[in-house]
Amino acid sequence: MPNARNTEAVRKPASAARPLDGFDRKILGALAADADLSYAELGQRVCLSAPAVHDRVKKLRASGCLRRTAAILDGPALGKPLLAFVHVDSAGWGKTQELMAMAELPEVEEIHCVTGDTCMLLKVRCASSRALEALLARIYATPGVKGTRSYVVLSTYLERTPQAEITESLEAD
Amino acid sequence: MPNARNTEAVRKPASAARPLDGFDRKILGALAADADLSYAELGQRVCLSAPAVHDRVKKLRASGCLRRTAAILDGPALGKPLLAFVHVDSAGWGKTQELMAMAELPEVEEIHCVTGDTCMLLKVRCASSRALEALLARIYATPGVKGTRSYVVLSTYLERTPQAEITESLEAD
DNA sequence: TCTGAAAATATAACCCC
DNA sequence: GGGGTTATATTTTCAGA
Repeated sequence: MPNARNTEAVRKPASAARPLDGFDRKILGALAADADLSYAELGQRVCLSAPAVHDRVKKLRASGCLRRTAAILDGPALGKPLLAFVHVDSAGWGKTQELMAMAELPEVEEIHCVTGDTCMLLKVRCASSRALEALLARIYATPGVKGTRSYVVLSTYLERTPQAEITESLEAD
Repeated sequence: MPNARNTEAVRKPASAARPLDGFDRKILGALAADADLSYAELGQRVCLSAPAVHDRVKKLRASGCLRRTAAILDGPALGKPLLAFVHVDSAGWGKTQELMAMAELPEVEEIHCVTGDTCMLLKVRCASSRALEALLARIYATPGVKGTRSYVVLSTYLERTPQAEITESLEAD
């Protein structure tokens, strides 16, 4: 499913909530599992012609449902076998500023602001426990950070990207 | 970067830790950001010919560094605006069995077994708070589950797949 | 690893429902 | 509006060196 560039899929309002039908959902499901499918193969799976699925994919891109397509790399094979979730407690709500600079570090994969007994939640993937220690030291050095709690992953049973449901999803609240 | 099928990239030992050079890392970095790049474009970026990068990508697939390529879907656009992390405490270590059945639910994106004051960590994406409630009810109904703590994401500042570092990574512990 | 040619693919144009 | 068929332009991909 190559080359969005040639297809000039420019960004649209994105909130223009395109209603997804069964075809769209099947297409998204298939591409979420394997973005290398050719339009011919994709068309066969969802019972549509290649140009038809091509057109739909283009629209799904424009509407924002299909954000991009990415190569999924293997952490351990890349030399980063240590996955961890780090809860960060900060005085006040220093959500912006220096903590956002962590986004530049390749070890940091996710940064969320959450409810609950903590403020920030980070997903990080490191080469070693020493590398994690260095990362935590850097977090602690950030002004406003009161403390952290780390949850080191022992084994991962499931790790995937957002899924498109085949059936219509229940209406949102 | 289409069609791994035609390239017969069958699974190899994967622990055969292929040493990645600068070219490999740049290729992986580019493909992690956009898997739709043509080999010609990719080659230009890393200063290699198209067949050369093609060959490297094939080897990176075979070695397990490049696991697959996926369409990254947008949760909110798909009708699932509610992201949350759920900590699950269980009596003993009921890591297997019924909890693994949660992997079938499209709302559940990640299941990890972690160290710290909790046993399991789930990343879930739901349509509404009601849907999250239903999910939690299901978790509670699982034998051995003592309790859960949920961290609802208010805003996400970074969310990406594992990154390949441009520079050689420090040796593992 | 590069150069050039082959086969397969994406994609546009057009017609139909 | 959306889908199908044909035709063209890229692209992948296999030779060869």
